[in-house]
Amino acid sequence: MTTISAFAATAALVGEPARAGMLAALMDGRALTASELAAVAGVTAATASGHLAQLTQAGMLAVEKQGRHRYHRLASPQVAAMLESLMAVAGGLENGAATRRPRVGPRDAALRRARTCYDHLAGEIAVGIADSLVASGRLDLSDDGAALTPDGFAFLRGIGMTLDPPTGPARGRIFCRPCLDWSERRPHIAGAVGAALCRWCLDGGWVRRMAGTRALEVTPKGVQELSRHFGREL
Amino acid sequence: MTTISAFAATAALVGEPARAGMLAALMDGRALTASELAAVAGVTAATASGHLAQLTQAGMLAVEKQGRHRYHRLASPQVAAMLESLMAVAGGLENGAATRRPRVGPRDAALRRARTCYDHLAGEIAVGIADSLVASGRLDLSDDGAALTPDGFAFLRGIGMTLDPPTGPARGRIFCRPCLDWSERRPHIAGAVGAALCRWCLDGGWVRRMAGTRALEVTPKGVQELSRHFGREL
DNA sequence: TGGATGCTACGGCCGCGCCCGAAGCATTCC
DNA sequence: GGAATGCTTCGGGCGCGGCCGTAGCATCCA
Repeated sequence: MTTISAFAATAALVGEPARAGMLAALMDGRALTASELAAVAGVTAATASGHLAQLTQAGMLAVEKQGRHRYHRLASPQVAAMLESLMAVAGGLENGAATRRPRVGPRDAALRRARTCYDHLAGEIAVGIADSLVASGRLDLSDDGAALTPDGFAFLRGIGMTLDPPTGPARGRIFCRPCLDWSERRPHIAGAVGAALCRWCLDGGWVRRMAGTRALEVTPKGVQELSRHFGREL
Repeated sequence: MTTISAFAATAALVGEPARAGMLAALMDGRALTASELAAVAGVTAATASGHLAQLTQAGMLAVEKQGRHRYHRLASPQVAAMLESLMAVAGGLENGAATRRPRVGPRDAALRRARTCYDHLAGEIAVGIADSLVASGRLDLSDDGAALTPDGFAFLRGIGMTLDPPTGPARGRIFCRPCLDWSERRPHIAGAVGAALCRWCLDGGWVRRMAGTRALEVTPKGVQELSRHFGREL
């Protein structure tokens, strides 16, 4: 059956350390040049070029040429979601029974604290925000789905977030997607609401991207603002 | 970074034709013996045994030994969701711009019509049911999430489906998960509601599993019942 | 108790695909 | 114009990992 070979080919494309490294690096949602990706993957430009061609041809990456640079980014949220679910399964194993304690370097600590996950937030911070919204009746959350209550919608708008009103048949609610946090093993908020939340944090200067990693740094102002809106346990 | 290598290893495990074939076969949610899996993958028992050991060790499969047989099944809905998202991405490419028409064998036609997708229904039938529920205001559906309305909950119970009442903070609604149908390229219903729907169809005898494939056959009685409840375009 | 059958462990073969260096094209800067 | 930078294509080397046959261990059926 032809569909199975496409299935295997897709997974194989991701299951190669160099390519996996590139894809993981692109999971922060930004576009990177071929040379930057070569560096993160630890291969030469020649090798990276081949890998990037394959990923692009397979429709996982989109390329934009700008001068003598070529910027590569994930082709769609769908691809990001696929990578995310792979990470969740991979993370599950690692924390599983038989395996040894995960490495705990300083960089890993920052990653567990706060990071981007494609277009939304992840890590302790993100899980904490979701918990706070659930506790105050502003978010409904289950394994299968999540939605802002009308209350939650008003609240997030009130603190300055840009959110489109709910459209279509889902009147009164605005759906978002739960995303299993691979370090916390509990869901945080993804989808349109998650993306808006992330933009709000970055635009307001509550968090800042750290160089060379997906980790985020929470600014002093951010600590203040976030604990004001979402409770002090952040 | 250690988490990247786990990520790549997980994908690599899936990205090998024989293992991919086994996993795809298990996507119908049932448990199969090692020999059956060897057959579907087209390898000898010895080879299959090695693959199955790897998948089990990685936590993707759960094994249950019964007499001299060993039954293998997907370890969790999370693993199924991961495979599903890979299929969605793989399917997207295949229907993509540059590629040639997908193979249209008789078996593929049956698969497109109706099949199981882990624990729920997929194919034209499943997409049609979802459309019908949305049109009658019984289901809210978006890219980010889905939920039965109170109306929809009552309706499905009314036609004999077994559904747990909504729990937790999501009062009045019961979440389900949208799942992108790889043949129709539109969402159908997954999650707890999808599983209940699938059980209802099987238990009532509206659909029947076909031997050696994930395809489902709609019985004459099923045609009648389904079009009565969900409209004649099914 | 002997002989099926289902599955697993071991050894050796072989091929796919990753990797790099070098050379070639495009673009930008001086 | 020439030189530097970013990226791609080509050819050849080599190692990892899948495959099978055989042998060995469990389990079930006479």
